[in-house]
Amino acid sequence: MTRKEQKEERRNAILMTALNLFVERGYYDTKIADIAAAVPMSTGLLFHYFESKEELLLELVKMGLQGPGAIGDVPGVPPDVYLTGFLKQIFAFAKEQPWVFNMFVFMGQVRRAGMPEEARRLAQSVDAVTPTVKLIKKGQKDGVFHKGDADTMARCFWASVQGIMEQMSADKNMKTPDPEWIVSILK
Amino acid sequence: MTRKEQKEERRNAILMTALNLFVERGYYDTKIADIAAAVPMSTGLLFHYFESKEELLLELVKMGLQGPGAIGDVPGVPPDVYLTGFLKQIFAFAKEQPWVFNMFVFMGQVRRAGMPEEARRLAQSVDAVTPTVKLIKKGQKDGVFHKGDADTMARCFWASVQGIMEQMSADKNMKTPDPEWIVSILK
DNA sequence: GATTTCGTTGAATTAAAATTCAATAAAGTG
DNA sequence: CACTTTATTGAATTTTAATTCAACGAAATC
Repeated sequence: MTRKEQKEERRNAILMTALNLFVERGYYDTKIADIAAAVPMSTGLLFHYFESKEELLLELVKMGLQGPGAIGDVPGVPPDVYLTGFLKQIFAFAKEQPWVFNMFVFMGQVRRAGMPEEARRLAQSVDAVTPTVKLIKKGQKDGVFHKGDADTMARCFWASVQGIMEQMSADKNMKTPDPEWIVSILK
Repeated sequence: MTRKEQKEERRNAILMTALNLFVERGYYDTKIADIAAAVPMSTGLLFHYFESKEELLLELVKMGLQGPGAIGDVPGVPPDVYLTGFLKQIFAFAKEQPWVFNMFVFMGQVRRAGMPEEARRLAQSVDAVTPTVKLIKKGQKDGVFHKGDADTMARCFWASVQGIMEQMSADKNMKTPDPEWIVSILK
């Protein structure tokens, strides 16, 4: 069984390496040879672990799909406090668990452009907007959030978060912003 | 002279077509053949107008460099009002002058990853952060903006704007957000 | 109207990168 | 220890898309 575990670990090493490179340089600028060299292993060997570059990408997207994507209403916690806490945690991951942070950034990138169509479709199958809309409406009823179309506000909020995380990811010496600033988009 | 003007116009048509496609699908997913077909013209002819795909990209970046990138302190106008106005204008462009809007989104994309190195360097040579930092400091002194590291706030603000514009660009049925929401990141 | 120059096309070429493959080493199994 | 299976490499092949090119029609020039 050590053999199988070994293989799993190697697969994982490849995935993590690829995730890093994809986030750093983008999918197309990352060559299979680059990933292999970074793992490190020979280019050919990588195909022993993954069918193709696209399968590798899809595998990453599937991992991302399972992540902590669950935004939800937690009874008793005010919506603004909840969202602030959520962001605080993600930002903390930037240092402690870079892969979680990278995955978050990565998923956002995949949803937009510049990746094979199938990956995009898959990534778009998670929906953070609907639950956020509910949360925003609740916040509006409670008076903690301002008036406005909750759907637009939700998209705007996440787009903003995505933009900021991409910035943090690209610009390593940017300090972590205060989650309150971002949540105040809704206040 | 009509000959030369004709050529200029054709060149411009190619640039605008490419800009659209680059923003929509990304640089690498946009094939020279796609651009040519969309103009429309034959693939070969495109090389009569541009040396290479990269030259075409660089040309677009150069255009973007000249755009309305000038963020500045306008005496008498409070910083928050100024930034709100700026955003209002950009959002208005989304409908009236889609190319201005696309260009804005495009420049942001180029600055990050997934494009040839030289394009990135060129795009990064514009600096919206420094003038914004000044504006933010002024706003802090006047008490219209909250406390905090002005540099981080500026990066955060623009990253947020970039994220929202990319979202609007990808998701055509998203309504235009209220510029006030975004500026409130700083309040 | 002859001649040169420019615009145009689509097929041929080239270049880059993904993918396959034959060969070998290492590890597991009896 | 023989034997089978898996890991590994680097070179050969294939694929894809950029780029070049030879040929031709149209516009400008003389």
